[in-house]
Amino acid sequence: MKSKRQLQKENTRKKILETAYQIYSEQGFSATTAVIAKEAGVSHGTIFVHFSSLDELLCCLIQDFGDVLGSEIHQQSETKDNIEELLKAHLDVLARYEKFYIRLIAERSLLPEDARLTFSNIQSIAAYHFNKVFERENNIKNLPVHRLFNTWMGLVHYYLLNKDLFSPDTPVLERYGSELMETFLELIKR
Amino acid sequence: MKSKRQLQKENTRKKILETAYQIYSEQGFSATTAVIAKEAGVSHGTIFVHFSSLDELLCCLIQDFGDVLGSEIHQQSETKDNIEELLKAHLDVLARYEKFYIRLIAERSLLPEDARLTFSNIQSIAAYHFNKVFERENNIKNLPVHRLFNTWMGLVHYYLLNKDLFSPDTPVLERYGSELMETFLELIKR
DNA sequence: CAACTCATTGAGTATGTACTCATTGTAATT
DNA sequence: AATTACAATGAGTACATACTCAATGAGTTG
Repeated sequence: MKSKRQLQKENTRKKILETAYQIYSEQGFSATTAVIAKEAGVSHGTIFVHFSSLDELLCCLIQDFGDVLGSEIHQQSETKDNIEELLKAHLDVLARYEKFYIRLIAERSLLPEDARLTFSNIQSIAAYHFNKVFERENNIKNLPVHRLFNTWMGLVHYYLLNKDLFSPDTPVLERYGSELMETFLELIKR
Repeated sequence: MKSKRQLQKENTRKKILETAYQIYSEQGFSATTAVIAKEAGVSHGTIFVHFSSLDELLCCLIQDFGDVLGSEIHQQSETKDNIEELLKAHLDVLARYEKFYIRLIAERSLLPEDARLTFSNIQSIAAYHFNKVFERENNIKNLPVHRLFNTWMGLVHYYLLNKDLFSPDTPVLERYGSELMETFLELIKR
C-alpha cells in the first residue's frame, strides 16, 4: 500500500514528464524549465527534486517515449505478413506521435548521447520486422533489404522533416501517408 | 581604385565569413561568436562592426553558401542529359560541401526563417533539373517526377543525417555515393 | 497530540553568451 | 603637418536559463 506522499510524488513526476512531452512536441527541445514548470503547475525547483538535471529529464522522457513507440511498432508489425500492411502499421504508429517524433528527428543532433541511442533502437525494431516480411516476398526488386528499408525511412523522414513545406497545417502522415506507401510500393515492384 | 581601408574592411569581413563557415561545419550552428572571433584572429567586437547581429552573420553565410551551391548544381546539371549523370553531378557537388550541408539539414529547424528559404531555393534548382531529365526518360516507373525526386532527396538526406551510424569517420557520400545511385536507379527502372 | 519526515516552494546564484561603446591607432584628407 | 575619419579593440553590460537551498507546511509515526 502506497502512502499519500508516495502517490503525490509519483503523480508530480508523471505530470512533469507528460507536460514536457506536450511542450517539447509544440515548441521543440529548446523549451525552458520555466515553461514546463509553469504549464505543469509546479514550482521551478520541483523539477530538480525529481530530475537531477534537464538532461536527465530529457533522457527519461525520450527513453519512455522510445519504449512506447518501439513496443507499439513491434505489436502492430507482429501480425502483418505482407508489405503493404507492414508499411501501414508503421505509419499509423508514427502518425499517433507525429509531433514529438518530428522534433526527435529534427533536433536529434543536439540531443544528449543517450537520446540518440533510443532512436537507433526504434529503427532497429522497425528494421527487424522489415526483414521478416521482405525476405518472404519475391515479387520485388532484387536489392538488399536494408537498402529498401533505408529508402522507406528516408522517404518518410523527408516528408516529416519538411512538414512546413508539404503540410504546414495538418499532420503530414494523415495527408501524405497513402501517397508515400503508394510511391514506395510502386518503386519496389519488380 | 579601392583604398587600403576599404580593402582591409572587406578582407576582415571575408575572413569572418570563411571562419564561420569552417567553425559551423565542424561544431554546428551553436558555436559561439567568441570561438569564431578567436579563430578568425579578430576581436570579439569586430564581428558586430560587420554584422549587426549573429543572425545576420548566419543569414549572410547561408545565403552565400546557398548561392554557390545552387549555381554549382545548376552548372553541373546543365549539360547532363541522362539520369545517372545527373545524380552523379548532384552528389559530387554535395560531397564538396558535405560537412556544412549536413549541419544545414540537421539543424535547419533552429535556423532563422531566411535560412530556410535558402534551403528551399537549392531544392528548387535540383528539382528543376530533375524534371528536365526525367521527363525525357521513358524506361522508368510511371510515377510523378516530384515523387521520384523526393525519394532521391530522402534517401540522400537520410544517409547524410545518419552519418554517425553509416560512416562516422569518412565522408558519407564518398563511401556510399555509388550505392545510393545504384539503389535509386534500380528502383526507378521499369 | 507532539515530534519528525519530506515533497514542495521560489527567491537567489552561477554561468554562458550576444551585444555595446569609449578608446586607440592608423589611414585619408586638408 | 595637422586634422579628421574610421576600422578595430576588449572590458563591460544585459539577459536568459539551468540549478540551489533554506524555509514551509502537510503527512506520517509513536
